[in-house]
Amino acid sequence: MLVNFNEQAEEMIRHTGGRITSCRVLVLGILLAEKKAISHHEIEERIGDDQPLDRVTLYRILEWLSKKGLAHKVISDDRKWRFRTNIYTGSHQHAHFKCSRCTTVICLSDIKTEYCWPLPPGYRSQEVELTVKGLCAACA
Amino acid sequence: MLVNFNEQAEEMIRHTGGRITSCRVLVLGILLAEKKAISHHEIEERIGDDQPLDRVTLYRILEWLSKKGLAHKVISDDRKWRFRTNIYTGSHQHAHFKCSRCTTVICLSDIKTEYCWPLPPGYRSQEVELTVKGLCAACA
DNA sequence: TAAAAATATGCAACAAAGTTGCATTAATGT
DNA sequence: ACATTAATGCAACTTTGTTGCATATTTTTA
Ligand SMILES: [Mn+2]
Ligand SMILES: [Mn+2]
Ligand SMILES: [Zn+2]
Ligand SMILES: [Zn+2]
Repeated sequence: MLVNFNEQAEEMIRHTGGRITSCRVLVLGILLAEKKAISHHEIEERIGDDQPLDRVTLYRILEWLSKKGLAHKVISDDRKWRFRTNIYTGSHQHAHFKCSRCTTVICLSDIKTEYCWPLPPGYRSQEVELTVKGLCAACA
Repeated sequence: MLVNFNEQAEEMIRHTGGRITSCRVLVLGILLAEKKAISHHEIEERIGDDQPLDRVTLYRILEWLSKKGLAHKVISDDRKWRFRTNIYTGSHQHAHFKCSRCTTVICLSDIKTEYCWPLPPGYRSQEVELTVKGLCAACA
């Protein structure tokens, strides 16, 4: 199963025209295997000690995946970035949910945030961040 | 004018039953004089060197003001907390706007976030964070 | 109004998350 | 296989926020 994710990751990376490196395949493979948005730290946990990957490299890979549209970054109140592959959510803007007990973050792909919010005169909207916080099904 | 803010600050603090200290009055006075949410760093700037105030004390005062309902914390994508007094916005949940050029953050008191967002089965909402990002009137 | 009690403040040291510069290594095109 | 280009690893750093504890300030009480 993980092999399939890695093959898929490799194919996705190839499609961008960027270099196919073992680190990128590893990280994107991990993201593809997840149903939720995961943090830098969680990715490191899943990597384990077999294939050590420098913190900085991981930051750069995640940044690169975001830039290429293969993943997106989710910002949260705990000052941790989380990442989720775009293949399930599309790249449109959507809301997120964060469980205040287990800190799980999921994409609420159905809640699109492109709605035109009323702003003071002269203000222009570019992007919207909407996070619902509460308890997930497992914690409620 | 600043004197008035300080008097008002003192009165607000007295009303909570907490101790009226010069540090608390100073910080709340600064918040009262602001039309936007300001960061820890911005508060320190406004204090200047006359009345030095320890970083840690400032953190604790802002936390205390929030707990007492005199101010609220605004979370943002730059990992900085910003604070705004509650007297203009009320303490209800509302959206915020962050200018992506000058980083100004304002409260959008008219946009209440208590709307019942559709969540997956079993999920429960407690709090909603909604930030519109774009250009403010001065930067647009 | 002076001492006692309760609470706030300052300082030092720390922690977590992310950034930068640069030398080394690996991937790709020829 | 070699040259070129881009990715990686490492060390040092920055920013933002936290913790523990001694000292100072408020408030209460006598
Ligand atoms: Mn998402
Ligand atoms: Mn606000
Ligand atoms: Zn949960
Ligand atoms: Zn602006």
